[in-house]
Amino acid sequence: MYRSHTNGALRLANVNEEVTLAGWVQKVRNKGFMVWVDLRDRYGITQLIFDEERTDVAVFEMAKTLGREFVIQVKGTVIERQSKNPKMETGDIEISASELTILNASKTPPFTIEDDTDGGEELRMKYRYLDIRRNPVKENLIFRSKVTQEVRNYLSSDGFIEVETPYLIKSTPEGARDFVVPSRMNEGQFYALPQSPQTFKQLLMVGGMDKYFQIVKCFRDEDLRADRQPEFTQIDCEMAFIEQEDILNAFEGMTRHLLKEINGVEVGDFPRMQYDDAMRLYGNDKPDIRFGMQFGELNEVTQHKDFGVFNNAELVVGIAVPGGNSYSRKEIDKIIDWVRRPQVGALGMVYSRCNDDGSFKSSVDKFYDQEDLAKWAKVTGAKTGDLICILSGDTNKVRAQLSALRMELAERLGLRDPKVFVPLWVVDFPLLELDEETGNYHAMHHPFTSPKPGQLELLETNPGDVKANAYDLVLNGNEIGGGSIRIHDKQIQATMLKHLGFSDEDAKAQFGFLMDAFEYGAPPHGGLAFGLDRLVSILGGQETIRDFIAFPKNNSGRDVMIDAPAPIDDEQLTELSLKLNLKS
RNA sequence: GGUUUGGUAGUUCAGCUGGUUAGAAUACCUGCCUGUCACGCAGGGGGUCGCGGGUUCGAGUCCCGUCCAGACCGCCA
Repeated sequence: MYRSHTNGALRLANVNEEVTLAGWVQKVRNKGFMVWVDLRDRYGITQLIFDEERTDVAVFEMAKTLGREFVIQVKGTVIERQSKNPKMETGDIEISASELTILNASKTPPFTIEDDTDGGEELRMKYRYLDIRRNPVKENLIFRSKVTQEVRNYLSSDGFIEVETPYLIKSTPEGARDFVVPSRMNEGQFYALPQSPQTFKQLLMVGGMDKYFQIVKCFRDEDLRADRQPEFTQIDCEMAFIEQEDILNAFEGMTRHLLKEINGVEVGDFPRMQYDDAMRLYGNDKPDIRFGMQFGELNEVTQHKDFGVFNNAELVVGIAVPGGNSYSRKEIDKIIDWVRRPQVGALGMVYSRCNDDGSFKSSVDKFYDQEDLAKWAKVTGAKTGDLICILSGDTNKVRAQLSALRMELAERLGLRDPKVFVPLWVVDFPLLELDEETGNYHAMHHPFTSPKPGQLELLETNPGDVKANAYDLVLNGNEIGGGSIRIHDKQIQATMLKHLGFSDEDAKAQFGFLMDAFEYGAPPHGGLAFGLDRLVSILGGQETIRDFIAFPKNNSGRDVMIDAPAPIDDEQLTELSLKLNLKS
């Protein structure tokens, strides 16, 4: 038996008990006549004491040789501390040690194992196993475990069946790049790792599972971000004999359950917003509606003056920044610099101050009088003391730019409180999206998404206007889930694939198995998938998902701890019938 | 693929318009210390300034290239 108690367990009530503890040395405080050792494990810290009077000489001397992160085992007696530490849960007691065993020595770790570590990101990733000893990372992993537990509890008790789907599947040309796995037994052929179990969960519906879920790894070979990993986890769900309304209700329930159980937050009915409205009012398909600053479109009230920039713009749109009139000229110039950064890409910004006396002062006073500016304030909802920020240009670009500015300013104004949770359904997404480079339409969600009833004909005439039975769940400006009602009719699926540019031959080769299945009694079905990593990090009130993943990859998709990816040797290549054709 | 910020002691960083022997904090080591808990005190060791080239009497500092890391854009059905 390595231990009788964990290091978070003992209290005053245990005084005089003989105990055995084991753990890591957090800190040695050697006072000469006395040595204290903070012994740490997942459960807490307990102080050990070795001293000249009570401790055996050999044990006392050994205690002086302990270093940080040594793994030790100690036998001793629980005693009441002479000077207590109210900041520690175990601060009333300590262990007067009688025996000490060094189970494993440790090199001095490259960074401090403390909540506020001195270690930088890269170092922490290289020594992730040390990083995980730190409370913040450890707590995040425990937090994640709690979330997945609640998900399983909720969905299981609602009749969902957890089914595993394969990881070695077939590459498809649509969407993200696939990670690819060569097959030794099938020369020259490759598996692909799933970007999502999409087709399998649909086949489970054809198979009569009725309600399916899976907490499952998915893989996309695309560039990464703070909230994007090449392998990530989805809560993947599908239901049969349902309509969109049923799905929204089911997963609104699950999300509400999580917010309550995990965060102690009660949320009422989730508001719903049309995709078109989200784009018009927030310039974004995942608006953060914890705060206002809605867009006001100003084309009508800015035209017919001599200001060419606005006259020639497809869209002139502004937001009212609460209290923004307090910004100095210098601060406003900084905001203008910010929107002109290449990452945002605005050419400039027009602003109007809403003075306390009700007057306005704009950067384009040459062109617009007080009456004009009053209209701007009305359209953007600006109040006295606000600052109206206006961008103009191509509709799609300007919306993206102003949306970025809205989020940035809200962040600066402290309007994005991570403790406040406001969910939102965004519904009626377009079915297709125009690829501006190729001029082709591709599925906005995926090619199995069904169009809204009666809109199939529009596919021929105005493909960009077709709306889909597709929906996203947004939490605090982040897309945490998305899904759709699927096509379950072979003919419609074939038509859809044709519109997406698949030849009959390609469609059969890529998705023949799915369309075959649709010929054997496929029920109406649909579903939704949550991004678990992102969901967990938002519920945990943090921006980056990395600290909720035990062993994450860095920006370039590398695992710096195990140093992957790595070359394989020639023997392996030969076995796989592969030859490298390196670009550099 | 692009924009941008950074790379200096084990670690986190400072190092100005180029100018003696590159600093601080912390960590580490040694000694002292009769109740520590961010212990304290005294002392000590520790540097290929990412790498390569260039400018210069002289480069951590300026220029070019390159590698690595972070953030963002493109991309992510």
